[in-house]
Amino acid sequence: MTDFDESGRAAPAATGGIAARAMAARGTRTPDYLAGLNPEQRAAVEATEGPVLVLAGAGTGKTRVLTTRIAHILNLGLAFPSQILAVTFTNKAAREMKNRVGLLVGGAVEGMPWLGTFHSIGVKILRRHAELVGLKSNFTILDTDDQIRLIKQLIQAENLDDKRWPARTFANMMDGWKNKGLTPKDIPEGDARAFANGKGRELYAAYQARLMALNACDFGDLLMHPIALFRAHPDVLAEYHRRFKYILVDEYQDTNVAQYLWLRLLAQRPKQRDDASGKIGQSQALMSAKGSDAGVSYATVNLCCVGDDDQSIYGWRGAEVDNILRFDKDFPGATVIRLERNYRSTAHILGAASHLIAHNEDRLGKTLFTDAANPEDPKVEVNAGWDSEEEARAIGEAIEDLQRRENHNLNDMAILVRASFQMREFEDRFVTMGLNYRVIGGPRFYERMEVRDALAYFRCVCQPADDLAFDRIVNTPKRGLGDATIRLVHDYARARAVPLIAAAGEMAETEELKPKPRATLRRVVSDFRRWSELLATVKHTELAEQILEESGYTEMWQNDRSAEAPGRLENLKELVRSMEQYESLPSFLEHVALVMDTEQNAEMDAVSIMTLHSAKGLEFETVFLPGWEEGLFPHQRSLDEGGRSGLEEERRLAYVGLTRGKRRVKIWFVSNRRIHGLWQSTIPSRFLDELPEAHVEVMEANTSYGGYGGYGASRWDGASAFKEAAYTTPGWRRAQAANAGFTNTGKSGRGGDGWSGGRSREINYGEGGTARAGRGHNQPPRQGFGLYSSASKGGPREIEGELVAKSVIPDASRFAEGDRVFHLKFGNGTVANIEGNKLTVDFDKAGQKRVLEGFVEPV
DNA sequence: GCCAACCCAATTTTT
DNA sequence: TTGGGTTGGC
Repeated sequence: MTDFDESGRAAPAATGGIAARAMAARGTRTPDYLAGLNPEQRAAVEATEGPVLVLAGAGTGKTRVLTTRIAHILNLGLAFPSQILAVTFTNKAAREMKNRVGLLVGGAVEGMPWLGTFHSIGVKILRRHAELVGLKSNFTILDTDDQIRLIKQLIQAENLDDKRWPARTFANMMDGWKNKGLTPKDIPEGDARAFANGKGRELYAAYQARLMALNACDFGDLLMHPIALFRAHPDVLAEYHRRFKYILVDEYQDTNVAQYLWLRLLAQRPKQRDDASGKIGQSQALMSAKGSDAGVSYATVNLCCVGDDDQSIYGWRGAEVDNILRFDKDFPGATVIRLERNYRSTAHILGAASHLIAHNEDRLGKTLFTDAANPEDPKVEVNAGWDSEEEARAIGEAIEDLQRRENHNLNDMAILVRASFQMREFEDRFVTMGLNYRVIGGPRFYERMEVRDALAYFRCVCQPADDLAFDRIVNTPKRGLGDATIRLVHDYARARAVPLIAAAGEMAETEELKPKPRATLRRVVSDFRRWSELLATVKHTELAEQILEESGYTEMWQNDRSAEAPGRLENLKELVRSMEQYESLPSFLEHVALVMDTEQNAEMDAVSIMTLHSAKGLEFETVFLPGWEEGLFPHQRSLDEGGRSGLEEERRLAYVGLTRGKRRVKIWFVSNRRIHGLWQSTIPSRFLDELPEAHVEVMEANTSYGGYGGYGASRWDGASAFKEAAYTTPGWRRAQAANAGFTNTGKSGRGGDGWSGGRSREINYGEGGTARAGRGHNQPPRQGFGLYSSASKGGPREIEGELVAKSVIPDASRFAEGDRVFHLKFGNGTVANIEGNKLTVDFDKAGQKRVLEGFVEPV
């Protein structure tokens, strides 16, 4: 492309090192790394010049193409590693890409400073030019929590009712604006009016002003500021134009408008140097811009976007499928390459998924295929159940069965749910069964209260102007500094335009406060001062411990007798431990907001339970898809709020779910589900009707569970026998009937007939049943989140590696009857009985439970 | 200033 | 049913 030569002058060949090696490799025969690619993949790798869109269906080797492409560019010596911009959405994806490129090109990845998430690259750019947007380069990055607290303050400062106008709502609105790349002056009048009696715009502006004063950014700003920077400073933009010779984008279907604008500024360059880049200003103009506007013609640098419109499932958080649908209009002359050859799933799974997704209208259209069709492959199963308890039980049994018959690893199985409340039922059931599971998702490590508190302490020490952090912990642990005192400090600080901590320091010397709070405040301030001084001399991990210790924060949790406290202390330890790899407290803090997530515990063999959203990008031998019922999936809210496009996004979610399975997919729906504590009858999801019968087997309801050995091989073999009967099986009919009227003929599966006859929609199971297990307890054991699970790390690991129900080794237990134990979910208790690795424990608060040994700790 | 009794709402989630 | 957040009493 033309302007490429104009700006890119540093020829890689000029220097030694990697590039030299790459140069040397040039001209040899087909490099190894290309050999294993299919023709389409290879085309995508080799089309290095100009705009390229790779439509990569599920399981078609998307990441491979991306990484090989980078390797190819380096290998041909087309660019230095530092001249390639490669963006992903998540840190995980960035990490994986880095690893995989590393495998291909060796140490050269280390020289790829511009491989990262949109946000981390945004930070990098911003730190270099912070002063141009009014920040200092050591700005703080606020997360959602900080953001909300800040907004709340602003709302209150405006004398608005913060209940009528919740900060969270406004944070979401603002998020939406920032996702669209809108500054306060850009937001539509209607939006501005929608909040706080028309004060939306003012609030947004006030919020931004406040962030500037705090020298802080929120996540949205990490995109917004660079966009503003590029627009206002064409020279800076030109510098990046010169730098980036190749741009690669992963998961393009998930980009929002701001990310699109950002990319476009970087990718699209004026053909003539006429400072027109400054004019690429107004987002609206840009949105509709073709290859040229306002008399300036643009050329696109070598931009390669990879994505799959059928897997766009983040519309609700601002992703614009339209970006990918419009690619060839945005970037004229784009090469579009489709990857449709699937290497993951069976023909049945692909058939089912393709047929389903074909019901969507807004799509570019691709059809996955595989060469590896095998008559032995099981069809996609549809199972009916009575209620969600039965669903959990039956899936649990199916899992055990696969394990027993096929030596199936638990690690290769996953249960993918639509909404996280569905997880609990499975957790309860699996705890009872003694089946290892791991929950993926949920609150992240750095979002945990104790971690955030600790970080707030560190922030105060490193950045004494960090008012939000100070605010957070000034009275944590409780020191007797209540609202009244804090408000005085705030007023004082505002009046003199000094940070809170400075204000507190000064006030501690005046008569404005009562003696008690004054003394406390003085103590707090001097603590921070002291810690700040130690920053230079004491090793940061030690200082961190010292801070947590001396502030009384650790003690606070030690004195807390709730079941979560030990886990929290463990998390604090882990936090300090994770600081090791950073040089100092400030450098740790710099990384923490963006990059910190903890690796899950992969050693244990366990079934994964997660939402469909978090399953994107993963694959499993066997996938269970429970809860295919109208209202839940598709979710009622998507339907209500999103209309047809909402439904289409739900359908894509179903598509994502199906395509996670490599060999087996087992779908479930039930007739009764408890929602918000009430039993409601439900009808099967419309998506079930959208599956092609040829690839689906509807299971006989009564045989897929029942507790006596389950279904035999004949069920699989005799699949054709059921073909005609599809959708007319008892389970199906029963479910339909349950919807229409009320049939009590269904086997309840739990021996109870706890609901009476005909009209009530509520079915209340009074007593009995197994679901008691988890009731009344808030935090299920979230195995796999590093830190929570570490609470059970003390015990022998191997125990968790097998299905405990089968491994009855009476003497193997670390416990004896009468031992006191602690369980993350149930708290403290006494061992009443031991059966292999399963313990029966009388919990002090939760009553008697059967639990896995691996889940409890000796006290 | 702190704690316990109410009230309300209730997908999906990354950075 | 659950959890978070607010209110009102001590």
